[in-house]
Amino acid sequence: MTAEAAAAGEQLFERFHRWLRDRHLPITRQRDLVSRAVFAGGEYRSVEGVQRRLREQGHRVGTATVYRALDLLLESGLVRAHDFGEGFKRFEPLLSPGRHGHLICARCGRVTEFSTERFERLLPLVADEHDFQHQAHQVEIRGLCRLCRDADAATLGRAGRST
Amino acid sequence: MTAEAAAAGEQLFERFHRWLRDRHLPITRQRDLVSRAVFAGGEYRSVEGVQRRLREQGHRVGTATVYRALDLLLESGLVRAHDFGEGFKRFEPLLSPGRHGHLICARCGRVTEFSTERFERLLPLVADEHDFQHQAHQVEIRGLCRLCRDADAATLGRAGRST
DNA sequence: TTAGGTGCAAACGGTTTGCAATCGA
DNA sequence: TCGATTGCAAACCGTTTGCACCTAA
Repeated sequence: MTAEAAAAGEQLFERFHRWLRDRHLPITRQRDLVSRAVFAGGEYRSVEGVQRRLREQGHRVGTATVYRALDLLLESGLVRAHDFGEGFKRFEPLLSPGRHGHLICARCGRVTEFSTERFERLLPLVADEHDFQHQAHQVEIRGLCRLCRDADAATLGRAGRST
Repeated sequence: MTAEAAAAGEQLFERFHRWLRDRHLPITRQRDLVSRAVFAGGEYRSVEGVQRRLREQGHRVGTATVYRALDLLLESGLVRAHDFGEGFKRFEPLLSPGRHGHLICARCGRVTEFSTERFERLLPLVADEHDFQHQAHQVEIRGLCRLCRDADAATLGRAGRST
């Protein structure tokens, strides 16, 4: 799984290189670093998270530069932005666009992916019915993850009261 | 339709009153005004939009108070917050929670509702499969609305070039 | 050589907070 | 009366921008 994730990240990195080259945009040290940080699996990183990771690796990239590199990544379609209600955005590497949705725990904020295979046919159809040309979609479910539910149950058992 | 919308708004307003009373929270002039402004049909208002509407009606409510009233409305479950990528949030009156999704035009930002009836059974199931307790969900489709598509086509016809 | 990128610091804009005055129940 | 709310202004914080300097091609 880790090897797979690394390979996927590497593939995205190369696709980004190609995308830059195709439009004669300079390939800079900073763009390499930021894209690698975003493509490195494990989590959807925030701007601050990208900078933290790079700092840990001994690299220094200015905040504005991170934002500008992310703009390019978004434009290339290799990355998608999310607002999970934390007050900042997180960026998701997009191996295959729009193949999954997100389960978001209302209590702890943990985000889990789920397959949206069952919806992939339906959503473009819905767009069509409303005279929209479908480009992308996003499916989110909010609820309580197992851990938070268990924690709640424990609290209830002890105090006999919810709030 | 307008009469219906007004009736719906009135019902939400009364539900909010009851919700406040039930938890012994003061019913203030400001809470009445803000909730009515949000519940008034037609559009999903932003904080600034709420204030503008109230100002037009000759009322003055502080910004912080609008935010605090909206927090209560969200907590009551009668209102849902959206981030359509405009840099601020919009607030949607929730007559019946989670019965529709949103089509968002990638070009002009127009938001259209669509029925999510076809998904209502499926999504709680998906949550269950991932050990989540389903609370709510949100389905969004991004694409081009009819008008923007036509405008694009016209431009292409004239200039013969896309960007 | 040079168009474009970078980093800094200041500006921005939506949202939150501290606090004295005020209000609903 | 009294705890909660309000409004103002300042603080916050993620993001954007202006500009002098640097760098990929």
